Amino acid sequence: MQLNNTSQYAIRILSYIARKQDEHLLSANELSKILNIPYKFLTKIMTKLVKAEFVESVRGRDGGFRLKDDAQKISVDDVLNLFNDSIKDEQCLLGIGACDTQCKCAMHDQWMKPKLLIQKLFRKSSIKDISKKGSKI
Amino acid sequence: MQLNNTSQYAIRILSYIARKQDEHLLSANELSKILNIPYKFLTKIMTKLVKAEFVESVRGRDGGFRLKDDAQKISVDDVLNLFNDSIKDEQCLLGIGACDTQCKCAMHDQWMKPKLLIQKLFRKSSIKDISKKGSKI
DNA sequence: TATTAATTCTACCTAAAGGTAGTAATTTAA
DNA sequence: TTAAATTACTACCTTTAGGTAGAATTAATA
Repeated sequence: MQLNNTSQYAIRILSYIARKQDEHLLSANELSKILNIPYKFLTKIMTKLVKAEFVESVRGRDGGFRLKDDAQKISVDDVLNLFNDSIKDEQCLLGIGACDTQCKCAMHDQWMKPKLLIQKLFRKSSIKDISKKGSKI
Repeated sequence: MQLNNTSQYAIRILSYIARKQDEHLLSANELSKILNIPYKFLTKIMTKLVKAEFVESVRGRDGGFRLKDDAQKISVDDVLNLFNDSIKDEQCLLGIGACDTQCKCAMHDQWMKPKLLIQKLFRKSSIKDISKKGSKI
């Protein structure tokens, strides 16, 4: 019951870029070292973030990454979606197909409240919100 | 962001046994067919449930499984723990080691509320609670 | 223009989750 | 006492997540 490794990395990467990008472009090398993410795995994730247009890349010497849009416009949920890690509306805690009010699994009712809270949290939290200083990276 | 397959199966199995066990012992064959869980995988899970003393088994012809203790005494969280799928107190949403009030990840504060709700849900829900009729199995 | 520091691409490797196969052991009942 | 129905055990297979390697491409600058 937790986020997968890749989406954890992705959120931390975007959050760090949002925090630092006014100072300079962020290279894969810097991101890898500071965030303690294996370099080659990080570049793989960066490629996905570029293709999804969350970040844009500048190639060549002195290149690096920056956010494509305003950090306020990217939600945590957007990122989780890219890595198939978002909580879908029809998600059933016990994995028995689609749960709804008519036909529910044994934990449907109790699960609704935390599920909605989490969905809301992910949807309302922007990369900007979580990039504020003063927290671990 | 969801329970792993094995713990979903385990909860459904225990819940079904709790619902039916007064009628007869439940064989792996019946459980597999009704719950739509691959037979060989199910027997593997049953072995763990037996070793963890959630259920006891009767071998030989006409054998099967029944709960070892009162279904009220087994919580969903107990089951999740067996399959390393419970949410630990120190669990950090972004996977940066231990998060606490002194040294937090960027989502620590917002994550606390849903996390506590889920922990409470898992800890307070007994197998008996979720075995009541009228829901999908 | 050559060097260097960067991203990108393709392909592969490893570990863990999920699932399968075959056989041994146990018990009941015909 | 033997056949059938059951759980238990050991070993393996498959898929996916996580991670690595190496070479190609790009662009700044000396």
